[in-house]
Amino acid sequence: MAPVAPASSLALPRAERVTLNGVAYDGLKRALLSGRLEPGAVITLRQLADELGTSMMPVREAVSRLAAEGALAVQPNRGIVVPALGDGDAADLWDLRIKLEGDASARAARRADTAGIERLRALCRAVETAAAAGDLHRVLACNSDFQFAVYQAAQSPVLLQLIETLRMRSVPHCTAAIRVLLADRPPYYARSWVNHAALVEAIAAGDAPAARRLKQADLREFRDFVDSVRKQAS
Amino acid sequence: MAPVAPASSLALPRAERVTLNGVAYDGLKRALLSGRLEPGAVITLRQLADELGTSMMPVREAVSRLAAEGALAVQPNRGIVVPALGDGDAADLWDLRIKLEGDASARAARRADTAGIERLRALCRAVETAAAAGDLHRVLACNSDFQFAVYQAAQSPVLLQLIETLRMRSVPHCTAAIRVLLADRPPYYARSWVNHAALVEAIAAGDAPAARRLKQADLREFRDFVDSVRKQAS
DNA sequence: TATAGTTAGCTGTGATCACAGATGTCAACG
DNA sequence: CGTTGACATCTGTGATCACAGCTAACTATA
Repeated sequence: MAPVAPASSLALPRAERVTLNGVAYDGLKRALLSGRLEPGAVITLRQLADELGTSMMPVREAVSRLAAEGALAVQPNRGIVVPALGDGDAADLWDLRIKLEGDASARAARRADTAGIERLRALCRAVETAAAAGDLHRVLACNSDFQFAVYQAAQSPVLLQLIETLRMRSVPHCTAAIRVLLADRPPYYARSWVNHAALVEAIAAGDAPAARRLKQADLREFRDFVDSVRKQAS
Repeated sequence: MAPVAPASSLALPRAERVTLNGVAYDGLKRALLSGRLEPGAVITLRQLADELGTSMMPVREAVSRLAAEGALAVQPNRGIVVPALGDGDAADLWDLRIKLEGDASARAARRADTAGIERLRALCRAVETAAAAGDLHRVLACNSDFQFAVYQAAQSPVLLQLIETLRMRSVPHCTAAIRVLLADRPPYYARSWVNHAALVEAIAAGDAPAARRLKQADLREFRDFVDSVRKQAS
């Protein structure tokens, strides 16, 4: 027993050690989720290791982890590649994303606390101001943050992890369409930002069915846009 | 160009190289899915490496992969542990399992081919004969094979992978209850096998809603059994 | 005897080296 | 000129070694 009472119990946050392995994993994960890696892009363990300034070892484990989740594919003696999705896999991914991200939105409406809702409102405003300024790159970044904030508000780590896994596989499949979005600025997509505001209000009001419906409609619209761009390109 | 036509195109199955890394991964995965590893069990990289007769390296990557999926947890200098689920995570896992495994069952009813249905019937009979013989260990093994055969019949690799991930985290949480099942043989669980037959018939008939309903009822029953055993133990 | 300080033995993490296999280049041969 | 062969190069895979950190047992002290 300590002779004195623990100094206000301190509540120190676990002091989690940073590991190069984890740094490499997070970096690759962010690159995938933000659309910086396109399907077919080949990368190399040694190249990534040089980029991080470490040896090949931490990168290996990070790549192995991503490969286990299907986000990357290692080809025995030919490098690491971001897998291109077949039509079947792409459809499956969209179906599951629509289902699970809809679930997460509905769940957020049921379980979000006031801090989470405030955070959502702030991120929603950030998206709107970026859109007003015409900075589409920042719109996309804030938009991604906003969406994950919704899923975090659902307070289900398991569900959040599944959504991240699905997105890591799905986002590269959408990069070509996003590039078209940045270049041509089709008029339809401006509506998406007002959809976000409606989603936030549904969550704040605790209206789970509306939150699910709004998120799923948004996702289906985006899916159709991606598919139309891909069809046009082929 | 080859001087002769490719001999009936061969369709060689990619000649996939076996890698010690993959062997270790599959072994650990099977151990988790079959319930041979319980929460709190600590294992060691060197111990696993000795068991496989290899160096520590392949085991490291396999463990990293499982850790990325949440099936194992590495503690910096204290070994690898099968994580014990908190109440919240356990409830989340059950909800997602009920949802996704129900989806997969419904999808199997829609997309199963005759070969898949025949395989399901055979595995269902295998469960019944094992149950008639009183060999509960074999019942559990055949039961697991049967369930995964259903999910494979859904013909969605993405969905199958998600279900495997969820199960790897969920099964260790159920081992204590399964041990009770093997020892006490409570009467209720005999009904589960006839439920299986009904599920197969629903799939064969293409009745997706019925397939979903049967699978979800089965899972909820099992969840309640596991929870009752855990509550009784504490 | 009880407690604090120390040390020895584990652990995972990271680096470095060695190796088999696939690829693409280039020269020699038809 | 077209084809085939060998070779240099680069890939991931696996092994071995070195190291920092945490545990737990042990010892010396009050």
